[in-house]
Amino acid sequence: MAPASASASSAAIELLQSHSLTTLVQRELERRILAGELEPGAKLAEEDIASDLNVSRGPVREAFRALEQAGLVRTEKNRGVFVRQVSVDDADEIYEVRAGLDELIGRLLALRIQPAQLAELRELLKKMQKAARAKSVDAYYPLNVRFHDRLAEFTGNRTLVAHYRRLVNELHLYRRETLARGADSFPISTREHSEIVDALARGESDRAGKLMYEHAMESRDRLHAALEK
Amino acid sequence: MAPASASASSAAIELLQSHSLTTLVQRELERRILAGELEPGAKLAEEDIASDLNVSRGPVREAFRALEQAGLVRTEKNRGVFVRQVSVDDADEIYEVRAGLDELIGRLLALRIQPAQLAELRELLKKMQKAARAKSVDAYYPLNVRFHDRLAEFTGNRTLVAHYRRLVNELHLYRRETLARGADSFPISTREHSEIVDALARGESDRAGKLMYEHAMESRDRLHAALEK
DNA sequence: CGATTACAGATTGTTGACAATCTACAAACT
DNA sequence: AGTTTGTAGATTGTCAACAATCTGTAATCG
Repeated sequence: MAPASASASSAAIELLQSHSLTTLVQRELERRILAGELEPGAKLAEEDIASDLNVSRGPVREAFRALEQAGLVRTEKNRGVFVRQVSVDDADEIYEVRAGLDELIGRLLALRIQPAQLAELRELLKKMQKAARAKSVDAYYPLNVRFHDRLAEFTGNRTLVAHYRRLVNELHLYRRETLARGADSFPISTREHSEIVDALARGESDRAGKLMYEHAMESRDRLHAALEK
Repeated sequence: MAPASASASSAAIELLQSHSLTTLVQRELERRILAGELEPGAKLAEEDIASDLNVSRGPVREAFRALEQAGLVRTEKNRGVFVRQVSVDDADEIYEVRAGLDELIGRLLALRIQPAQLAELRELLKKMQKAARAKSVDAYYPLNVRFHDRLAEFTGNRTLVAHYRRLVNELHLYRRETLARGADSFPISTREHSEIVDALARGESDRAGKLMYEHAMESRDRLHAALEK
């Protein structure tokens, strides 16, 4: 068998071996929640989802338990499961923890970052500046998410990445809820991003950490300020 | 109906309303894993657990999905679920994140701590010093866990507490695995604990954070050193 | 005699059915 | 008329059976 075909079928085998229906349902629901197709507070009826995805209720219920533990849904016994609603107070808590992790990311990364990684970050910065000049929030937002996600990944600490992503997901839920109320400000943080990358490049551990902590707290303040309006 | 009886039955109602079999199975398995009754790497057979707890396989499988997301078990499709094994590298990652959260806890708490909370911490310190003088690890260890857990709780940030506890649970799993290999050192950290409480009492935010960060990293080094032997 | 294949038993993945609970609407009562 | 009670429908919680996959053993082949 040709190598290409061999790797393709081995990928298919891998898929079947690792992905149960529960996993696929979980992933799809997570996608729909984060994409906003399922809004905060929306009820997830087992039967509806099961028939929609052409599976029985068992895998759906198992996916619910995983999503609950991941903080994306809330379960009321005998009532159903609902997309989690993140209150302002909840968001404050989450931002506080995220700022702590961001500081850690900055400190660790300044000691470990590789030239190729720095290049990728600078590449992202360019695209973000371009989107900022064009005042295109739709282009800027995903780049910003990616920028911060790469920072976390570059630490090489998978535990850190997992905890960081969970917080970002929960905040995404908050943003999703406030978005409906028309409150959203354009993030004018390209300057801060550049300073962070510069500190990382110079290996200034404490400074990079401090910059990232402050950046996270300011992004919290910006969202709150936007809500006041 | 008498108040006492009323509150007792309302508690029973509360229990039935909030706790499904899945929840109870999840809690029991978590207890057994953290207590070491189920050792890292041990296989959890659905049928065995189901018949042991007098429930069917459904709730057991749902509990598995929650425990998996909580990082306590690992699932291999068509093979079964196993108590998670935390490697030295994993533990290093976890300690790194925990140190970051501990620093955050110290910084936040120094700004918010209440007199009654300080009193409770000092009370715990006394008991720990007594256990240390008696060289009783069995008495010291749970007090140490409780001390740090209370520090997290006193921040009033439930998100922070949740993430902190998850890390502690995972480290508990690591400790459990190394324990079998006879490597464990007596924690001689009463001095550091006192300094932390003093910094909190004086409201020295940055110093409390730094002390807690270093305390976490040293406790990592202690465990590693014990493993070398 | 060692390696491979075929089979049987056991375990997990999935499904559909039954029991318990909740929700909504209508009838009865004050 | 408004409130309460009762009932029917729908939804969730639990269970048991079926299908698919894996593991270990024995028979077969080189």
